[in-house]
Amino acid sequence: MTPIDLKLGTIVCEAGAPLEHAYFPEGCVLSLLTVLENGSEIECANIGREGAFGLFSAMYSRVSFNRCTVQHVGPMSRCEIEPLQVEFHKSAQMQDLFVSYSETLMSQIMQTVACNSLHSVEERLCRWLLMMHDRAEGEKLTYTHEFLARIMGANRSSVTQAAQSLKNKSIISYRRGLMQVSDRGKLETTSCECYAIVKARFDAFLQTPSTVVQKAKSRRTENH
Amino acid sequence: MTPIDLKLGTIVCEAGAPLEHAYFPEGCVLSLLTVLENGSEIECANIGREGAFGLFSAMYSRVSFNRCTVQHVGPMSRCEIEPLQVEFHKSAQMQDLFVSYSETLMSQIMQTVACNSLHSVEERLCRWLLMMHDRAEGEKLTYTHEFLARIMGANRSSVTQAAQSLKNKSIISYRRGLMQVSDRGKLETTSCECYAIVKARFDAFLQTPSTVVQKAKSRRTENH
DNA sequence: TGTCGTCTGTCGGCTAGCCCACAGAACTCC
DNA sequence: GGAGTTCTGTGGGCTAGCCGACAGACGACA
Repeated sequence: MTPIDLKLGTIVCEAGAPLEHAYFPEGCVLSLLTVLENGSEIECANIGREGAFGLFSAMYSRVSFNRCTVQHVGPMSRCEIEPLQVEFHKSAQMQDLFVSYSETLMSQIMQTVACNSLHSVEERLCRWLLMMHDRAEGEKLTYTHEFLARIMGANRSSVTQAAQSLKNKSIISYRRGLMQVSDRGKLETTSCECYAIVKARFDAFLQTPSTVVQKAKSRRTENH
Repeated sequence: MTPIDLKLGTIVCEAGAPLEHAYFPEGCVLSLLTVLENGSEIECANIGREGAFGLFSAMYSRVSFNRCTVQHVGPMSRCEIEPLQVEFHKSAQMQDLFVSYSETLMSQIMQTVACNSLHSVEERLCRWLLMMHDRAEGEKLTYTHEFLARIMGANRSSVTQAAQSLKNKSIISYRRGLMQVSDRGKLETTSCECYAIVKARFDAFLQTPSTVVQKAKSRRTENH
């Protein structure tokens, strides 16, 4: 594991580019984006200290189908994929962790499919701010409306309107390139359901890995 | 592996319900849906003979986060999850397959995030028809506009308009509850890019499993 | 302190798609 | 062949959000 320090907005891996490492955020937040032919991009999931980027992509195809960027600066390590792969094949615990993380990450992405299709820009902005508020741990969120619009797949002026609406309700405050949550409770009630659902699944994932591994072990011994 | 015969529209597993089996379509098509609080549902991915449902969900949490329904009738088998799990821990080949299938399925879902957010109903209808046309292998597609609207997260009258537009261009024909592709080529050019991208990834996945396993094997022996 | 680049506020026009409703057509079942 | 159900066609009203544009405000930098 080598520490790696990347700036805000850095492209960790471009869509379609080769990938030789897996990245483990330890305080930073990565963003997984789908890039379309016309150049627009849209966020599908983000990855904080609970997860990793490159586990799936790097393992066999050695290519990332999606762009991955740094969305919040913080400590992060990376590791070459070969040794990880060797460990993966040796360790039942890693296999179990891998499967349950796959499941959780996939459920986040599937929730995003529904959210982006069916919820309003204001609701989605709340959800996004909550996710980042959790992961940035009170630090300031240095994002422009332009940036938010890009990753939410929305129009910049729609984002400005949503932000104004939240500011008028005293839920957030912001100025040029900076947003701050002032009323976390109200932010949660104004957000769509998607935040709470995904949060609960990640909490469950984080609480249970050892249990999962235990259960898996005992199940294996029963079966032999 | 036990053959199982389910009718069109059957809910294989409800969102949040316990899951004791993995399902392997051998001609049928399953649909993975996210269900929201207000009852609306939206398709995130579909699974044909190339894949399986329940690999992730059943393996540890024993709960499916998403609804899974039968979207096209055909042969399918299922298998209890315990023996599958035991095999998974024993076989490096299964682990490799699992990882590369995870990656491919996840990329389908991530493409859908972008597609649903940024492409028109008509483009998305084309994409969906192409996917089903591939998997139903020439059989008739017995779907109502109402049904399509639900799973696409669109309005029924919007779907009707899109279908009319395609009919006027002689790309498809349809009547009450039945759709047929008349001009596959034009359907592909009228569709958004998402169909071709996802198709290419699944083709790559299907062509390479043995190669993948070989590479993985040789890499392991090198490392020991 | 002035300059300059970037970000936000706002406007107007516009369109896709939502929502509801109803009529007529098609199919099913008796 | 008739009755009843379900599906499609179509209408109108409406809204969210797109799109482009521009001015003013902010902040960085010299």
